[in-house]
Amino acid sequence: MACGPPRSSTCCGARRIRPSSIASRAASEPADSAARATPTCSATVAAHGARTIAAMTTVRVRIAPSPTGPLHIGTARTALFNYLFARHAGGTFILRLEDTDVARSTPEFEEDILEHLHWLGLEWDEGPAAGGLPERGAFGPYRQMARRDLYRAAAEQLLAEDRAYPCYCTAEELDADRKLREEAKLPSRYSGRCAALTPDERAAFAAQGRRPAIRFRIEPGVVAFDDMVRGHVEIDASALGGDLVIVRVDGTPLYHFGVVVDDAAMGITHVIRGEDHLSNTPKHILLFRALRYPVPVFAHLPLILNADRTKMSKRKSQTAVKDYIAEGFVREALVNYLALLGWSTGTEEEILSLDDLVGRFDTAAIQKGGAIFDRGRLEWLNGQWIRRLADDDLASRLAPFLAAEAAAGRIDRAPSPADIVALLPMVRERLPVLGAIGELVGFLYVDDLVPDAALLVPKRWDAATARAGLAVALAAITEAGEAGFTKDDLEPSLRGLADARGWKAGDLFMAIRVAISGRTATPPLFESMVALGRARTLERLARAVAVLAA
RNA sequence: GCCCCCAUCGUCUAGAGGCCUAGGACGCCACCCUUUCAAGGUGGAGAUCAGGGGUUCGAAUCCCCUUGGGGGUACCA
Repeated sequence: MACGPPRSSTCCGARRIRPSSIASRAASEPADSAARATPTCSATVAAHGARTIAAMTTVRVRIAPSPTGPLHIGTARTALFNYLFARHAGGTFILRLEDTDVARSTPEFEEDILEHLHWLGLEWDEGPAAGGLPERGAFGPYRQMARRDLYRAAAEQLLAEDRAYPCYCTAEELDADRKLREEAKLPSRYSGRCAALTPDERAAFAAQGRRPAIRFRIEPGVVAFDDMVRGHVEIDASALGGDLVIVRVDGTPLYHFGVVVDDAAMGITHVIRGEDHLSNTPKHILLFRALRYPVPVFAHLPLILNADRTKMSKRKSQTAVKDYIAEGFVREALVNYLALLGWSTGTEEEILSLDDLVGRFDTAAIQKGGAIFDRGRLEWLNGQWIRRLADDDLASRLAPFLAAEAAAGRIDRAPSPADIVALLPMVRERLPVLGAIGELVGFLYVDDLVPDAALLVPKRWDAATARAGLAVALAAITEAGEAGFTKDDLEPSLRGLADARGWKAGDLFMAIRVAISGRTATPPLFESMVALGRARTLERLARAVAVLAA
């Protein structure tokens, strides 16, 4: 990450802050000072003066998914950006599971997330035990539910310093408060009912058997920070909704609390996440400060949007990575597409591998506005990547889709690996997704094919002509024998047949195409016939003649 | 409601005050290639840079306002 043009930012008035310089500040400065959260022009000096420090400070970033659903396209994109940032900087990419929503978290979702991040090639340097592999990293455990002691200690510290207090309000009371403020058209905010309870009052609640949640005191003031994507952001603490619950009655931490305790404990230097967290960032900064932790640098990524420009959701879009995999999108295309959603190289390159992306990644070029997920463009990229894969690689990726076709009964048998490789020249350019393979070549692997009589008759022909055409083709192929049954012999022979009778070759070919495949759109005809085999080709031609005779 | 963020072809984007008559890609249309379908090639339509004010000799680019959109506002993450 060199200083200076073309893509590095300036300091004062710049919307982008050099990540490495801030990294050194965040990681090396002791807690406290408001200046830490609001780097100003003095950062220029720090930035240049601290280059050696910045160079020595290892970037540590994380992806912190919540196992409350399968891996989401948005989570994958955030993971990718963190991965690219870490790898580009020679830093560490960490995976942490935020499983404190006990009601919605499941081991199955956890597995889905891990498996598919791995599938995308986003290997983490530190993370939980998974898939039979042991936990990696010196900052574990990497599951929040296994880190409860840390949250408890942090909460106790805040309690002891009166930065937080026990709150005995019930859900009903809170709901009633909320409703009241809503009706009065007031901004929602905690009433502060428990903020100034005396020890006696607390004891009284406890005696009633009421157990408290813990609330963090939001002190008045303006919280400011310099976002790597958005520049300087200021939010008045009065807009934060009042004192914040950080620990539930059941003792589990809430997101805003766990994320801060863990990011600090894990030495996270840069928090790269979706823009949906931007408004909550002041809460995190206030907690970092109250706990005397260094504040990391933030980068809020633009959201991925549904077609109607709302935040991409399961309701309106296909969001599970596994569903894209099931359709036959390849990892290279998904990674390539996701990287270019909200970021660009500044060049006209479009086809980029994960390694290419690592080399070119630069947070200064991250887009600020949200981006609609464009499936058409993804498909185009997928086709590009499919065309670039090596034969064996593509064949082995295709195999499961063919096996699935067989399992579903759409074909009677799946081709061997060698057969699939042989198919490649005629299918490679016809696959927007791997899952299209069944439609494309399925006719080669069905035993009983009866073509539709109407399809057998080309537009310019009538049924009698079609029948005659197929019959002469059948005769010619029979006569040519096994030796003449090659792509190069078949074409001139059949073309000659058509010419001799004054038919358009294309019409004859179409009739044959439908006869052998049942379809009007197929891979190239003569290659298809060879793939089908002479015996079955003849059999199907005979069958078609019979169909037209009926 | 309140707070925050955002704004260049339908979509993803290039653009760092003169290289902009706004470039590329996807999609769309036409033509070429061609046995169908693709792929590929060539060309085309498509953005008064959301609108209005400034600043400047000069603004897509800087500032302000308006409008529009989005996000946040939980004992969800």
